[in-house]
Amino acid sequence: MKKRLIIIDVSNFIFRAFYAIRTLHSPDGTPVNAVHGVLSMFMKLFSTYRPTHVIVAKDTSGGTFRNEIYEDYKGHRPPPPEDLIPQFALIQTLIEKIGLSWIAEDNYEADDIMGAVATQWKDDFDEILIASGDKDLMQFVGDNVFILDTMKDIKYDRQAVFDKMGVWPEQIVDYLSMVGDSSDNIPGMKGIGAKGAAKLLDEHKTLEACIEAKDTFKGKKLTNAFENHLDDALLSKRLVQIVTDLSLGKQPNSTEFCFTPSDELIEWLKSLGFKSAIKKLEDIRKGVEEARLTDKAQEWAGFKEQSVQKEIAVTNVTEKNIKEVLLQIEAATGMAFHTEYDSRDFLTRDLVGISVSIETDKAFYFSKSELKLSYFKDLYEVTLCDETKEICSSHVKEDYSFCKREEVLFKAQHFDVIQAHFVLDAGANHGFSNIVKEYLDYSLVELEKKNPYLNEKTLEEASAIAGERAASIYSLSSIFKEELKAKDLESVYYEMDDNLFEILNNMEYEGIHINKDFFTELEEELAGKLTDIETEIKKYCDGEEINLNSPKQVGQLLFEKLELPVVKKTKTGYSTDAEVLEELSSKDLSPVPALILQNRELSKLQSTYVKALPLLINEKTGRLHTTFDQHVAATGRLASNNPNLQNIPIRTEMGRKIRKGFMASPGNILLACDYSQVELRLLAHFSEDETMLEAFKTGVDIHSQTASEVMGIPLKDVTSNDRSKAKAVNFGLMYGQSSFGLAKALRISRREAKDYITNYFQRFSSVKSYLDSLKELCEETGYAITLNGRKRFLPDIHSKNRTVKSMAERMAVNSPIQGTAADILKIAMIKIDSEIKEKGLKSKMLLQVHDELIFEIPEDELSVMKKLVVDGMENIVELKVPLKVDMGIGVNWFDLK
DNA sequence: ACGCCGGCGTAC
DNA sequence: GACGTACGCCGGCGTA
Repeated sequence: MKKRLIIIDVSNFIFRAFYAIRTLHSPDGTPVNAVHGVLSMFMKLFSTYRPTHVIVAKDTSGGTFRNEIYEDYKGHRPPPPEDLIPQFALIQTLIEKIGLSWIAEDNYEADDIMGAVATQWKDDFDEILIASGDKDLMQFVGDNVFILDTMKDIKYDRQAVFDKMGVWPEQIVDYLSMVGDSSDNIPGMKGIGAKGAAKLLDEHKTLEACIEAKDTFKGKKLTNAFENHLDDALLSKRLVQIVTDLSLGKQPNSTEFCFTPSDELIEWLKSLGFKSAIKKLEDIRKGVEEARLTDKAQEWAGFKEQSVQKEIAVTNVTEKNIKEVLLQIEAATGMAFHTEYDSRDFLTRDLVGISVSIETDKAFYFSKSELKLSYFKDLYEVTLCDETKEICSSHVKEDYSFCKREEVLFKAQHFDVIQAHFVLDAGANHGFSNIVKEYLDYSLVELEKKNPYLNEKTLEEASAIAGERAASIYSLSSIFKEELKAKDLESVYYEMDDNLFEILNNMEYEGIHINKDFFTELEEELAGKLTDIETEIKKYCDGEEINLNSPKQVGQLLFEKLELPVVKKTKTGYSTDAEVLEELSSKDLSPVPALILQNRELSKLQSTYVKALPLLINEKTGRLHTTFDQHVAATGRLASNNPNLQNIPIRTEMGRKIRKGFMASPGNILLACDYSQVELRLLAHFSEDETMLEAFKTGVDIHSQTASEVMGIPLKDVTSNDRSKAKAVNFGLMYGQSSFGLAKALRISRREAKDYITNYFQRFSSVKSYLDSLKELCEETGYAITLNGRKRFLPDIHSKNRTVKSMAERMAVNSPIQGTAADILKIAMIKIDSEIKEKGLKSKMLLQVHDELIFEIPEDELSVMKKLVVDGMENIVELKVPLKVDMGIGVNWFDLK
């Protein structure tokens, strides 16, 4: 039997695990995310590479000889995050309970241990794999020594090292001495980068040879580097050089390893609250026992031969087994139910197949082309149509859409795993494949982005793909339900989001009537104006062509040809944004900036709205159907796309015109109701600021009131300029704006802006303390929370990086306000929808724009709907201020009065 | 040809 | 670095 040793860089594992997994706590509240991550990394490593021997290399807790050489060595590294500290000891326990050998040596780093093992034991093993992300260790790669990048599943041999780094393993030390390594604070030679070093080493082979040949070097940077930074290179070399002759105190054979999870290990993991990992371990244990029984233990290195991931058994449903399968499904109360279509058009697409899972790692696949329609009806009867059943899905809203079109009554309970994942951690990536990988450690078959449908696949492929999805949904649903309970997020999921799927589908399905001719006319009008502006601008181009949509070309015109002063820069060149153009145009140096501004406004309208919207009108309905997403905006807001109907222009006169094209269909009228100043009202409610509360109770204009208070002038003397400044302060507050930001927004000095803010907080001191308390609360709990208990985890609040932390602080301030507003409107939508149903009205909810709802109403329902909607929105939650709703009606979205 | 990213601009 | 949440257009550039 071949002997394969894996050397594990456990510190490297710990940090990666800690940052990869957001939050996880044991029942007693100890953070255990890194423990969980390290355990699954171990399991994956052992199952993929099947080692016969394993050694864990640990860093010493004290300093090392490198600090004596160079006190700044790793000097810029912050201490480990607070949540990680208790986990070091837990991971040591984990290592011991798994039965892994480990080595730590005073005064040396894990790198040295790994280097020493790889060098000294090279001949004791057929193969040595070093599992670490550290580039430094690439110097040991040789005939039977390899580096494993476990994140990317890459095994580096000599050639791979060369391809990645541009130098061979024996040149790595010299290479790093020249390039440096920012993660370890190794200086390297200033002026020499990755490419330069690789080139030099290719030519001269070693650093010493480079030094010898330095007089022949050309180029300022290079000669300067070898003139002035040689010491840095030599110091770096001493730091990078790994010690390989330290005494290891262990024999190669003592690291022998066969992974048979002990009861003790499993008990211990249970006490930490682990579940899915335990299941996997138990499977492993079973596998090992089976292997022993079949007397194949010799072939085992702890794991099965090649199966890297578990198998999901998919049964293709046929005429023959359908009766039996339906009986099984009928007997199940909870199940995963997954539909696959052949396109995204909700009205014309065909079903390709349905997969159902009623037990772990197993699924049925019902192919549309293989089975008679009546069997599908039978399937619906025992699934969607049965109110005693629970359907777990990855897209409940689409399931509603499907049922609506097929006239199937969706009466079952439902559970959406994507939405649940969103509620559990709004900021995470909610891609289904990602979630499956993270929670089930299973890699789904990826579909092409361009054509993610199964209609062109073979039956085998389709059933495998749909089957593994249903099986994954099945496993995820139980994990997420428990986690919702554990994190006290059940009511957020069940009372808000889960109730909204049907409503959102109905809104999408309904669409909104569009006056296509209006858009055609507007397009021509805009095209004319754009041509005029372009002609005018071209007068300043010396006859050269220019694409005004290219910021690069506009920059060249303004700052090179016309030699206007550069106001600010972007990563790639001159900035030409509206702020810059306004600044330039106010200086009266050239008419061009103002013309570009005009062009920008109109071309934006033309391309994003006037041209784009008519193309999205559905052929069958003649209406525009947006899609609302509930799992995109981290605060809990909805997001609209395809098209986005939440950013239709209103601010400028020309832009606002676009709204004339959105109409009520004949015999109907549009009703729009929006909350007046919800977010500021929420700020007043949360902060309990008396002045603000009073203003909202008496109904005085809040911005004028603010101006009066902050500037110390009577309300009647507040000018519109004063008011708009106060308005900017009010809004800025809720976004955590700084004096710098306010100054920029108001084009006033920073000093002035600071005074405004100081005065504001003096006058509204409870607002100040409320906003501060939000940051503190987030520091303590790790999340921001809305009135209704929606949480947004913000681990960056503990970051040592000031910029990153400040960003998290602003989110901590904004999320409860924006999120509560979003929650309130969601709840109002649910209530209003149920009242419309209850009263049997024909009015339809069409759109939601964050603080506004738009309905299409038969004229005879107008008075009842006005009352129903306004009451529904205003009396949805008891606050210390009244919620006020403004209302407008009209035949189009422009004329709402 | 296609996909990704940066710059920019629209909404609340 | 500096104002939160989104979507989407276009040009430009890298890769197929």
